[in-house]
Amino acid sequence: MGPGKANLLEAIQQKGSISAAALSMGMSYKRAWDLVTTMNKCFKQAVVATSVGGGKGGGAQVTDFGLRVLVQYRAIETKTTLVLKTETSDLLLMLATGE
Amino acid sequence: MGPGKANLLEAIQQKGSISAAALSMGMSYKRAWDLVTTMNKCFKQAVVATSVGGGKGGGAQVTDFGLRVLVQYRAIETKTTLVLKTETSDLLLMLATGE
DNA sequence: GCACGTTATATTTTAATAAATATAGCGTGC
DNA sequence: GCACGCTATATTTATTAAAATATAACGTGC
Repeated sequence: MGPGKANLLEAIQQKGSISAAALSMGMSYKRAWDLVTTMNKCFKQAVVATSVGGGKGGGAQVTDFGLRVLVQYRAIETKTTLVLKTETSDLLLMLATGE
Repeated sequence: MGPGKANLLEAIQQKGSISAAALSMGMSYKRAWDLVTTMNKCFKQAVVATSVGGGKGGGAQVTDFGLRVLVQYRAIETKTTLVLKTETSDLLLMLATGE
């Protein structure tokens, strides 16, 4: 789980399909699909539910469980980046790029 | 900068040469040397000083500056892993591996 | 001046990752 | 029943990263 997967989850939630989400992120459908299946495997429950066929060809939705995962991830992201920002200032001064 | 480079710095400090440090870490000399030059480039000052030739063929030492970088890195590492540990418990429960 | 162990660098192979392409299958609505 | 848009999967190709191999250069001590 990283920023890429989190963003993908949000895009799927917004677009209602894996392919539309992938397109909006400039990502190949296959890559998005791989990421989704990886997530569904890694977590106890599926984070994305897909349906095939039908009027609109099918689609994908973020499950309630997936939404909880996403919320948790964003919370952790916020807190850890905050800590990193405050703690790395000394080291950043030592980097050549920080001149 | 990551755990690998930090460990390498410590090994160099301990062994007095890049090759001995690499050997002790089960790493190729070239890889270790690449990591060292990368670090020396990235930081404002060199973190490792090398000498070629001489009685023992040469050697490498972690500079005072390098030591300061190492200390800072370890401090950040300790604090951030602590935060991560306390903050990820909810998400870990959602992973399939945590069953 | 030659042997030694190390740094320093280039070259080649191999492995892993990502990207691109192609195609099969599905179910609703018309 | 067939067209549509999407999921699902396989196959191939590029790109990138890592590993392995080879070799040059260096300076002290003997």
